[in-house]
Amino acid sequence: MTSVISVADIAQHEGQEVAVKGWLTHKTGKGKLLFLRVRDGSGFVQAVLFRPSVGDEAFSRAKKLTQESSLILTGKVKKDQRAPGIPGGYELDVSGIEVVQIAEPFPITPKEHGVDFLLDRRHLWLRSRRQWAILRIRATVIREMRNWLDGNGFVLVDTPILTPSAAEGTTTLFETDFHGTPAFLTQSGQLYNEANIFAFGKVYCFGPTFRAERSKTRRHLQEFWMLEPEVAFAHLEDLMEIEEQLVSHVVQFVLVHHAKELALLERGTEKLERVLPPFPRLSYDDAVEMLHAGGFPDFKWGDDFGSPHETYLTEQFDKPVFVHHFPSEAKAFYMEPEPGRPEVCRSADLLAPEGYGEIIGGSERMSDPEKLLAAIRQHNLPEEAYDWYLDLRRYGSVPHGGFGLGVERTLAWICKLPHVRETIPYPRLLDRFYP
RNA sequence: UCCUCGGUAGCUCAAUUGGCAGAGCGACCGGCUGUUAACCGGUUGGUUGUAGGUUCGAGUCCUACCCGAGGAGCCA
Repeated sequence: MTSVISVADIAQHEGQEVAVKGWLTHKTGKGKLLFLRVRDGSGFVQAVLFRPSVGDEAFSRAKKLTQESSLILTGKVKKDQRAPGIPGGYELDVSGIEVVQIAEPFPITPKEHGVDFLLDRRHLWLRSRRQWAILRIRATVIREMRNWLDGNGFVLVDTPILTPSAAEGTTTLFETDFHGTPAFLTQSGQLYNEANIFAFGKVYCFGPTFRAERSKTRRHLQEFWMLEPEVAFAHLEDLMEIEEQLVSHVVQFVLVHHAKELALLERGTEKLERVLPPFPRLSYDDAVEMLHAGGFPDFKWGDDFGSPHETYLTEQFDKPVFVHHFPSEAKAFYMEPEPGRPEVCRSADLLAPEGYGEIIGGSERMSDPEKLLAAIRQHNLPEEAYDWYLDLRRYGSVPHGGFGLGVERTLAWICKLPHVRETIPYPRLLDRFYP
């Protein structure tokens, strides 16, 4: 009996009679020759049928196959330079063909399509090679971020998705109903992470995050995935070291293990190869000076960077760059002010190069209960909702901090995609959440 | 919420000053022993986003609305 193989492992089966179970992505022929390209989930392979070899009956059955028809092919694995596919270089010399289903006409053809058309058919679009490559890299990025943290003493501590209040009062929340009480989908697990470090020292949470912003840009999703580490006894400098180690590990791992996918995406690797610690550190003050010198003379100290500013700054470096010590006014209430200079806070964003901008936002947190209470009052936040948060500063408070890494933005950069919508299987965009 | 652009065949697009609604691809039929988004010949293709208006005549001009894209603000 012939064994079923994964196309990814085809090189290990040269000369063997094997079976491949999958779907037809492409069919082309030349008289008595028929080329079938088949996807099995692990890769893409070309199968060749020669009419005199397989017989007229099997040959005409194969000729009737439509795009996305499901089938089981048996045949001998042959090495051939001309064979396209992933990994490629090997093809299946078909001896038998079992048709599982003849597919109805598939709407997504190998030709060009518009974004609207494709997003309406995201459930089918996922089958295309490009999406396959991106989402495999996504799986690796998520796994390796977690592997790195798990291997460096961090404990995964899950934080709730249904929450009673905002972490930061500013952004828009998705509201839902918790048995008669208003509840909100989480925008961050940070506040809970801050509680968890007192039990576990170094923690992280990883999960979906919801932002009901009326944002329509290439960098925004209504639902995205965020990795949020938080560390006890950590200062801003410690956080930046963790961030550059983590990001470098993930990028270098992808370069080694997903060369085929990056090539398929036509993502050049030279710039990614430079992503190694240390990353340059740029103070907000210096960043403002760079902007003034670089064509943004009107930029006012105290403003947050807009998209063109971020793009300009990242273009000045060939690696991700930290911008630290932002004005306190522009940042969230819980960030620790710089001692002796309270107008800036101990915060740092990590900006990805090539115009991708912010992929990480982080800070050292206020650890003093009096200062934190004053900040909550100054921001007109409901004191009672933060009572448990203030507790954390009453029972063994320590300097601590953490950051949030946006998975989709990181992926868009690594894959060099023009928009984050392709980095998540089912993107939730403004006014679009089908399918 | 604001600014800009767009909606024509299944898909991607064209249509000159307001004057016969077209092409490529797909699909279907036929041909070809090495195709890489094959190629060659043939067939098939339309409520021009919706509702009004101007006009002898509207895909084209006007009004309102619907849908989408890019950007701003805000953020990861």
